[in-house]
Amino acid sequence: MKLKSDKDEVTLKDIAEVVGKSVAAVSRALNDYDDISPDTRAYIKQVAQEMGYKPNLLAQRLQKRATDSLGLILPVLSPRNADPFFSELLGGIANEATTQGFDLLVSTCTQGDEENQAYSRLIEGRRVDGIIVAHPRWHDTRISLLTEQQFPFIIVGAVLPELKHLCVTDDVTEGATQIVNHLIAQGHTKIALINTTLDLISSSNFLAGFQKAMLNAGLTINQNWLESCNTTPKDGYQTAQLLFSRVETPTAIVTADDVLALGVIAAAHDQGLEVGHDLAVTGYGDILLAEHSHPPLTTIERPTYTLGQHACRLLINRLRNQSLGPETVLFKPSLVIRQSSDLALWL
Amino acid sequence: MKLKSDKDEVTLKDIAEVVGKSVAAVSRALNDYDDISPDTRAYIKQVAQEMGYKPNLLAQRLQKRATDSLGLILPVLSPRNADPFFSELLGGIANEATTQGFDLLVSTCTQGDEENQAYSRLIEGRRVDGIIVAHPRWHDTRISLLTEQQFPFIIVGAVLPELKHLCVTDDVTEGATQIVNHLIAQGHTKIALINTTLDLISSSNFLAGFQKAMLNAGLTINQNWLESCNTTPKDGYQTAQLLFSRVETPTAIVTADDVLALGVIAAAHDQGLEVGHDLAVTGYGDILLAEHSHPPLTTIERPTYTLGQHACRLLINRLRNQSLGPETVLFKPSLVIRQSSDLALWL
DNA sequence: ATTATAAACTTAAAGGTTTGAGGAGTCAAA
DNA sequence: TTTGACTCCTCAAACCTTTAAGTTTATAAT
Repeated sequence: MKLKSDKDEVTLKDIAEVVGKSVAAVSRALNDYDDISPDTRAYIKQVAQEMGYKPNLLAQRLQKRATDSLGLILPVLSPRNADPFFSELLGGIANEATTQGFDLLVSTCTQGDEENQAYSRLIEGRRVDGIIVAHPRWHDTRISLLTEQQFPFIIVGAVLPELKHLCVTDDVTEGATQIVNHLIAQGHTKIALINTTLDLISSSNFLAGFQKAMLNAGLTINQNWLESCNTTPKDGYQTAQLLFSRVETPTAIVTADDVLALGVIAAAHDQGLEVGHDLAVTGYGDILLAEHSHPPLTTIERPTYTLGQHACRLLINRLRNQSLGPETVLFKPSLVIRQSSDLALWL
Repeated sequence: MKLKSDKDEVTLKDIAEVVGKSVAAVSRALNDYDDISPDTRAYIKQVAQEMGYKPNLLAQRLQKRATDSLGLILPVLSPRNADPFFSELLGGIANEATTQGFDLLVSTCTQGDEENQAYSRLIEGRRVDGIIVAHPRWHDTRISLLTEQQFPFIIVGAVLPELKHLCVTDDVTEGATQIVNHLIAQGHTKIALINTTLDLISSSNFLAGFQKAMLNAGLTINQNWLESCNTTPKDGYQTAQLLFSRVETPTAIVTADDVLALGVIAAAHDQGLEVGHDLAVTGYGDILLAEHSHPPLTTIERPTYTLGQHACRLLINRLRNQSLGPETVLFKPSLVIRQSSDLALWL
């Protein structure tokens, strides 16, 4: 026999009745106000503990007009699409959010109208206090919307040219340069690029890094060898086939994404090319499979999980302390050389 | 110039003042109660619209003592681990949740103590109305906890033996049987199995299907060829190496997961084996990369996205309508035959 | 003329917490 | 004896919405 049914939650009022004090006193005691005597405070805390009191978050949130939640909207190219970047980013964000006592609200949308609706839903419903925007684009309507509404947000995956926002990213330009320099050091001169879709700011960064390294080495960039596509194996496969159909073909293909690169490798195999020997292929991101593809993929290690953690932390800091100005965190990329681009490693 | 600053939200009270009615009348009008005259109702709705009224979700939720949120906790083996199954499942869940007006709250945890903490956090904080549990295990403490607390939940990825819970899954046993039958039809008799970790209920199901097909064909199961590991490429790689080191080696390796299978393929390559020719390898799940691995991977197509959708829908139905009893949804798997197991497809 | 009925509202409480303002009591200094 | 200060509380409003119960006014029935 229980005093309270399992379903009835203990409230401040219940505690107040037991200890014979006002609800306010109980609240203040539990929140460590110093205008409650130490004895009473200890007693109240003990009773609260014994009664199994858990504050009602909804009431607290209504009171302080904050949701203690962050929003993340995942872009969905197709139902079957599952970009490891987002899962890993999500991991970092979710972990940090929990640490900071925040909830993470995730929703999905396809690009286009649905995307703006998804953002409006979060903002207008005041479902979250801040939003994390991944992979910003040129003329990004999400960012316009958030800026217009003066809604707190942080960008992951590129630094906006205006420099007036919170941004966390790895240095994609630098990463691209490192990759290309590595290929040049391997003796390659005929280097192709398969970039991610050009609306992404990061794709421009990647291109910039690519160009910089090529020009620096005095190499010309063949416009027939510049392509871009979505980050799926299939797209990588098809775009590689396109390159193979050119009259002149490259000896190395630089890609801006690992998943895409795995598609390129598959295409090369089907073309009868031995990757790492006849053709060098590189990726970006160092997903788990990069190490265990055939051959293992040369790529740039991107601290995706850490990116998520930092983005989350920075955004929460911003929410807690209005005074902070724009801030940018840039992670240095590191090159991971594997057989797909290195003859010396090839047996 | 605006009447209200951007930051001040319009409340029922504001509308009430403008239309000269009580707050209750406004609330009732907006909620289509029929004890408000049609004229007034229309007028109030129009004013609300013009003033840009958006109901305060926190207040609504406090009022009706429900969060309109679902919880999903992602297991994290390592920061770098990103299981496509979960991303895809997440997609289906998130999509359906939004459709139904629910929010999806995601958090992460490593297995063990942290996991129970994560679930307690959701339950005790009443952060969500229901929880989706993926990949149930034997003696699953998550399920004990939820059952004890009488908290609504649904299980994805297996049907519990007790049959008293909501469950949505694909028929893993059937899938395993199909795979093995296919290999047997290809002439294989020396078939090894690399299962997922044995604490998962689905791994038992997979094993059951495997055994059934083997026994049915009169084949003996070699205990030296039964292994299990985590679903990462590295684990698959290492476990395959283990199999290759046996005195007698199989001609086919069945695995219970695509990602794991890709690791097996890499190991086979490094061993000098031509997958699809010298060795058949099969996976489970039909992730995007399965079609573009080298060689393309024979696998079972799992409707992961749909699994998520259905789980979400069923759980919400349960929350809305207490009367429903236990329910189980089982999806039939379908075999996708590719070069990794079929000589006829091999050139 | 009285009573019942219905329409169109309003009032007030409830949901649980936080917090500024204020009050009662004690003690000490002037 | 007043004044002030201090300690330890309580009151009541506020956050915003929903809803059970009640009120007013008009209309119809008896």
